[in-house]
Amino acid sequence: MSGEKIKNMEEFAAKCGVSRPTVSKYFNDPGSVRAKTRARIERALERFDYRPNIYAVNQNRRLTKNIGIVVPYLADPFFAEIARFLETRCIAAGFSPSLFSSHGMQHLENEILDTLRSMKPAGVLLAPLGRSSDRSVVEQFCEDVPTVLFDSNIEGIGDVFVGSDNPQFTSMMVQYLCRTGEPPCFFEMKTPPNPNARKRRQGYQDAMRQQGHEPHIFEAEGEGWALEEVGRRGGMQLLEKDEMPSRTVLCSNDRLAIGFLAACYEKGLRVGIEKDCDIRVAGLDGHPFSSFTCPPLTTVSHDYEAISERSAEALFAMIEEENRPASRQEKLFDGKLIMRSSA
Amino acid sequence: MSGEKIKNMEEFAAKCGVSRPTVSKYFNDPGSVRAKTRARIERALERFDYRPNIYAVNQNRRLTKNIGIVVPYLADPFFAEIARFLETRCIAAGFSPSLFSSHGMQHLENEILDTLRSMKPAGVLLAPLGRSSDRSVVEQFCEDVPTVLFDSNIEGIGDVFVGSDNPQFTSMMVQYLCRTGEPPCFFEMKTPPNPNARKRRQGYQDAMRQQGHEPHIFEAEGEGWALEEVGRRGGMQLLEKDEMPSRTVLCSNDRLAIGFLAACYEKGLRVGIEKDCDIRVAGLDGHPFSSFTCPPLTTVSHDYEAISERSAEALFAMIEEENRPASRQEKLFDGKLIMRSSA
DNA sequence: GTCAAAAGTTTGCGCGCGTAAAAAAAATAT
DNA sequence: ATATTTTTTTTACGCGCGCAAACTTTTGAC
Repeated sequence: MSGEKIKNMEEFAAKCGVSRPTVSKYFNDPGSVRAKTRARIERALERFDYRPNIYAVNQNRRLTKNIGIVVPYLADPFFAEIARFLETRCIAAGFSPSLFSSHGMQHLENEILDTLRSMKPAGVLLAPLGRSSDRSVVEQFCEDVPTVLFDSNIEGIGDVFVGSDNPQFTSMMVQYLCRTGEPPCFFEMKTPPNPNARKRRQGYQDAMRQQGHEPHIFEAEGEGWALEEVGRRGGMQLLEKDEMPSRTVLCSNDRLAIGFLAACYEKGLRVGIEKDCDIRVAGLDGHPFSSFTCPPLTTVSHDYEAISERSAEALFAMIEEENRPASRQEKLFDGKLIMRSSA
Repeated sequence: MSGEKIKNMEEFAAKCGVSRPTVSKYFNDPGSVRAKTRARIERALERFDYRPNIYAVNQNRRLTKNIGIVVPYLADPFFAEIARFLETRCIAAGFSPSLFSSHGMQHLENEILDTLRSMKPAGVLLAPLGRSSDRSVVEQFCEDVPTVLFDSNIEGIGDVFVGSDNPQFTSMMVQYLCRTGEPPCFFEMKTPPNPNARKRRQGYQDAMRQQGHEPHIFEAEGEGWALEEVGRRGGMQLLEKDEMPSRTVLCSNDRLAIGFLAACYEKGLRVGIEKDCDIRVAGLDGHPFSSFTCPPLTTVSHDYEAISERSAEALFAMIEEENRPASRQEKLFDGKLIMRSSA
């Protein structure tokens, strides 16, 4: 590596012994230049480590190679995990991902979309806030920029939606719980930040009735994304009232369940599937920490890899074809039942 | 909001009825134009919602308004939380933060620093991988770009380091554990990804000897950032051998402790400070989930806000003064003891 | 060796804005 | 009203590269 500093592509092209436009071609697609030329450039690249000015590049390209990744709440390991997958896929495909978190706030989501629009990205992978999204803003954005929605569906918005089949999640879990014990009651937030919650609740009700049982739903108070805390508080109230028709609780998601487990512990209840236990608790999501709770949490896990894989592929396809699908496409993945000792 | 699309600053300036350079001045500092002119521009801004092309802007500015935020592992809620603070501070100060995660991998950290360098950021807030960082790469980067290191210190690198006083953490916890029961043994990873671990271990040894006790250290096998799993596995081994000289365990960090708690549960041990418990377990970090473990985890918490606040302020100062501090500055914050029922 | 196709080069324009210098206009002071 | 300061406008150049058109060279097949 030489110490010399290369100012621009002109200078670098001179070092290579090729013309600037050829170097430009190389950076846009190394395969588009002859092998000998490529070798020359790459040898020079090792000696001088030059990188095209990203601002100059993006200013002139009709479409940048940027991809926006937006999640509603990055401090949730679930989204952190998905974001990691997506980032990796984008890089592998030769794009430059930019990661954003709305931190659960509408005005931040709006700002992010604004920033993103001005970045002229090739496409965007967006997990919207959902219930607290500004629908018209998201809608307008999706019209302007090729966008794949994931995790949270907003009906009619975006070209593609990729997510999990929430009714399948609850149905599978209800069946399992009934089969191995008693029918569960359902524990959820009264005003959940995520729209999947509604579908899970509906799925629970349907599954229960199908099995010939009466559904029972308990709603915890609380706003925002501090789901564990909401679960703990709500759990305490629920356990204190002691009017549960069933000693089996299906929580709307794992983070609520983690809070609920904390409440059970505080109340001195033994949680688990075994005979000598007081209560069974199950969650939904396959949260990264669900295997380290005490007891380990029985849950239905998202197919993280499939969701991120499919989201990325769908976006790449849209970008390559340079036009949006005629009709909105939805792809839902089944979850996998993970039986642990909590239920 | 008019439907008309503004192409560039020229057009927008025409709509305002002022010249383009004046509009440019406005965007660089709204206070630098006369009140009347500012009003004109802002009125037009409401009607046309124009935004300067970020690529064109950054190409010509000597220094961009971008700030890079790099963390070693975003799926760790600790870093997600810090990143959230930092992002907010940057935005409030008028900068554009870009968030990156090294995902625990050296080659990714190197790539990120490369990308960052080409973004010509005003400054960077960097929590390096630490033990697995490529020292020379990080060092070179810090020479090129104003950088504040946080969380993980790499001796002699960066203009400023902001972090926690690890010896104070362990010392405070050791004192507490001794005072309220028996002297703890120390549970850590044999090859921790984070350099803070070494200081904590040293702090443990010093504190124990100062209290007149012999330190006992147990090292769990395992590589990488799956700390809970390492803690669980190592915990199982430790508990099975049953050669612990003390029934009080201080874990090197909360994530290890969460894994250790899982191991205790699996072994049927009652964890807690109370008389009828089998074992006491404490952690270090104040992990966001530490209050939802069963039992809730006694720990020493980082002063998240102070660390992020100070990191951001230090960077902003460097940026404004346009020159680096003569000597490397270090600022360490004390942790806060959080007494819960696990120890 | 000839020739068409593929790859590379040259030339030159344009992107949208920062920025500097000089001139003009407006605000403030005298 | 005049002089002075501050603000704005005009003019002009440059940033680093994408991109297109026309031209030249190389490649590989016959």
